[in-house]
Amino acid sequence: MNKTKKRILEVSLELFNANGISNVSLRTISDKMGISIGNLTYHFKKRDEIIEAHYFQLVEDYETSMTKIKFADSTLMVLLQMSYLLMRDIYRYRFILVDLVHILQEDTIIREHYIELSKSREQQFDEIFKSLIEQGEMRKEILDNEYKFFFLRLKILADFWISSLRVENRPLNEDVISEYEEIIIQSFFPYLTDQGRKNYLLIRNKKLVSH
Amino acid sequence: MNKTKKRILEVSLELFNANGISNVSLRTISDKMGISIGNLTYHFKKRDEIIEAHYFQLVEDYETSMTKIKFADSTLMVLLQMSYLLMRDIYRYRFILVDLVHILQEDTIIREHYIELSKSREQQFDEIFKSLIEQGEMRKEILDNEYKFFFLRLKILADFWISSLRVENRPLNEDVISEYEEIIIQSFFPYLTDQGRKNYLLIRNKKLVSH
DNA sequence: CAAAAAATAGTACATCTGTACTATTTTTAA
DNA sequence: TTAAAAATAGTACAGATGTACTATTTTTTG
Repeated sequence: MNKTKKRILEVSLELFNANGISNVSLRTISDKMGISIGNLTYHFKKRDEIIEAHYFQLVEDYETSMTKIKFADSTLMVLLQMSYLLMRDIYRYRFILVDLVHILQEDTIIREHYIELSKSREQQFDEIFKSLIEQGEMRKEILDNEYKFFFLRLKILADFWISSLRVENRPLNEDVISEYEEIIIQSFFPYLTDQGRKNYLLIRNKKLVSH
Repeated sequence: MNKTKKRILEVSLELFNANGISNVSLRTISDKMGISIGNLTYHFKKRDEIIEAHYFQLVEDYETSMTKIKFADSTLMVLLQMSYLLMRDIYRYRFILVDLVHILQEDTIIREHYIELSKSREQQFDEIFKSLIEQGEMRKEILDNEYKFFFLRLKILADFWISSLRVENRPLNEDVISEYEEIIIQSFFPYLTDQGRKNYLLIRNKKLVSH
């Protein structure tokens, strides 16, 4: 990719994250870069293309993250690693999540990809839950749709924890992300068996040491 | 309140909910009403005033709803009633929740009120949790901050379930709200004691009959 | 009824935005 | 070295938006 094009993505990401998508015009970006608006639109014919580029970069980053997961006997361990990595990737492109509703409403390309992504993630979690139950780390369902609904709650949390931070007027830094990681991860705890809870505490304590 | 002013609120609420706050200009509203833009701005000097009016109407509606709660022996029963009523009120002003981040960012009056509201709601839940534990409906905390974090998750769910529906491209109707009510309410279940679970099932089944 | 107040209409303005278009400069390739 | 391609700058345009302002009409009040 062209050097200027790369720089446009760098600068626009910074501005979008800092000020929100609707407060950053093409001129905001070109001014900050010290280039002309004509040059900017030469590299990105449409404003949406910039946002799409960021979205697909996030998707790619997350896929790369997934390859770095250390597979362990404990499915719970895998799950917690996934959550950790996803939250970090999301944080880097946080403007997307803050404006998710608008972006999906206005950009067909992103919308269609996101819908497919959601479907496959639901299937993925379905298998993880099965595996957790088989391994005796998670208890069986008691209520109707209990784990289907649990997944939907997890999805809301994953999609909107960033927006919630904005709403709470809290600063966005590494400490806060760690706190929210803990907040979301604790969702799993009450569904775990005694063995699962033992593993959970083991993993969480290990993590406390490793970073 | 003036008749025209009332009508402005009615029509703008309908348009905001249907098309999203950013897709509804003052002219969209006045055109739909068949009045002039000058007349519109006579009643609301600033666009923000319209949004503020809706916000405080939601707050008022919810307070009215709260007075209708039937207090019972079971704190859980009270809690589930509160959730039900809150979700219905929110639904009526759903555009506020869909654009919560932007609204709070741009409107100081709403932001300050929302912050206070959040604080008092946290205290309220703190007491409810205590009461639930005392009454033997909810188990004691096992993890650090377990119920503080549980509350924060509930808050994210309450603030963004509407946005999530938009993101999932699902229609907004009574059935979907009932489904999401179930999804959110199920959060409580794994924290309940045997007695609490018994009450939970009792209450949920009763509700199935009563509406 | 007449004066005052409230409500309504219409217009104008300044600003912002994405993007299309042209001209010029710089880089690449043959 | 020279023609072609890529990159950059600058300008212009059309549309939308909130809001300020004035003039007119309607309603209220004394």
